[in-house]
Amino acid sequence: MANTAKYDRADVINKAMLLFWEKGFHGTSTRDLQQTINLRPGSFYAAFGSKEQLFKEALKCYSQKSSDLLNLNLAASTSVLEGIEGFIKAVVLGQRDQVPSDMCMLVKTIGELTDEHAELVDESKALLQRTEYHIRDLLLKGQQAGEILPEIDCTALAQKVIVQLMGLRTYLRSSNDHVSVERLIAEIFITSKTST
Amino acid sequence: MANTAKYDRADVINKAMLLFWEKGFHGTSTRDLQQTINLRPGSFYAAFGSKEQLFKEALKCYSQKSSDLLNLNLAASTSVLEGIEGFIKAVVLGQRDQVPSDMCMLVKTIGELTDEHAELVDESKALLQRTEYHIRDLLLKGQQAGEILPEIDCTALAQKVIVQLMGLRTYLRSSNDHVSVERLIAEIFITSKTST
DNA sequence: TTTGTATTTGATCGATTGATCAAGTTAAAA
DNA sequence: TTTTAACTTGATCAATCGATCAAATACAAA
Repeated sequence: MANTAKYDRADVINKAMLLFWEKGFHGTSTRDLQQTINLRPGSFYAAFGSKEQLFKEALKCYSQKSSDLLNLNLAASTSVLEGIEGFIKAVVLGQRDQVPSDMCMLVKTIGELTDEHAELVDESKALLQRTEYHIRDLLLKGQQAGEILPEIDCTALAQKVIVQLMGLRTYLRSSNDHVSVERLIAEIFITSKTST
Repeated sequence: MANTAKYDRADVINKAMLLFWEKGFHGTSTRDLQQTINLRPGSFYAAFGSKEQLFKEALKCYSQKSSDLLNLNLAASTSVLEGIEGFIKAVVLGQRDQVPSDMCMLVKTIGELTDEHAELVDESKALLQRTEYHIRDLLLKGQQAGEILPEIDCTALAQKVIVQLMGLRTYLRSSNDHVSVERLIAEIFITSKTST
């Protein structure tokens, strides 16, 4: 052993994530990053190897935060469906000034990057799929609890939820029409809910 | 008068549009562009002024092509609803190898760029809104023709169509699941159609 | 054919990019 | 306290960025 790093790795990755989320991969320079996370080039490259590797860590960090938010909403709700709908509202409508972009960072990434950065695109796709499976499993649990009509295909419903999340966040960024988006969120589960 | 330009401006913009659509604004260098459209820097900047101005022309070109495709589908259909659904299928599922990206260029642009290029973001938003209004007017026409239930709010339905287009194209890029996407397209108008 | 001007060309500008590295600094282990 | 290896720092690298410009070229008008 010898000297020990002065920075908090998790904190640094979180700050980098916020900057990447706002400005995208190409729109963020390594100097931007180094200034934001307060690391000189030597420390930066010793810690992360390359801009691309740090971006990959940022993607994982983003997805983890999203998963945390889902779990938070589930814990605060009495039913699975209410929890998922709370999560959707929080992600699409909430925290407008605490977050650097309306749009999903994973969506922004698969939109921005090409095969030239296949590893980052594939990682984003994988994290999106994991979210879809997570929601599908929750919907199945809700269906077993009698919240969702038994004839509903929860795999298909989970896909619909992901499509809505992608579409609504993008639409809000484009139109800034919160009222309409709120109405469209309320419609998502309307035909799947059991009458209570 | 003197010398006359050797290139076809519309053709050049179209080629630039395809490259921008594939690689994004920051991912496309002026050298990429100049090689693709076969123009040396002098001609390039004389014709378009800047990378940003050419991108703006590319956005308009993209939107025009999209509008043309909608009109094509309307002309080939016996009803408005069938025309719009054909357009959605063509945009989301069709022409996979004739087009540089699954995703909408306007969506990619508002996702990639920030206030630093506000003019391009605003242009993309405006073109998206124009498309939404175009579809709303078509839906109203269809409603008057008895294709759509009279209690349906066509403004809201047009919003839903745009959200679905954004979401489904992004979802297809992420999952490559054509079968599920086709099913989700079929569901869009299911509760609005009159029974025929 | 000559003239005048718009266009084309390739070299080049200064700035910025992602990344490297040697020298200096720090703190745990001996 | 000394040693030693990890970390920090700032200068700097080659490559590429968007953009400019003077010289060469080409064509319509006279």
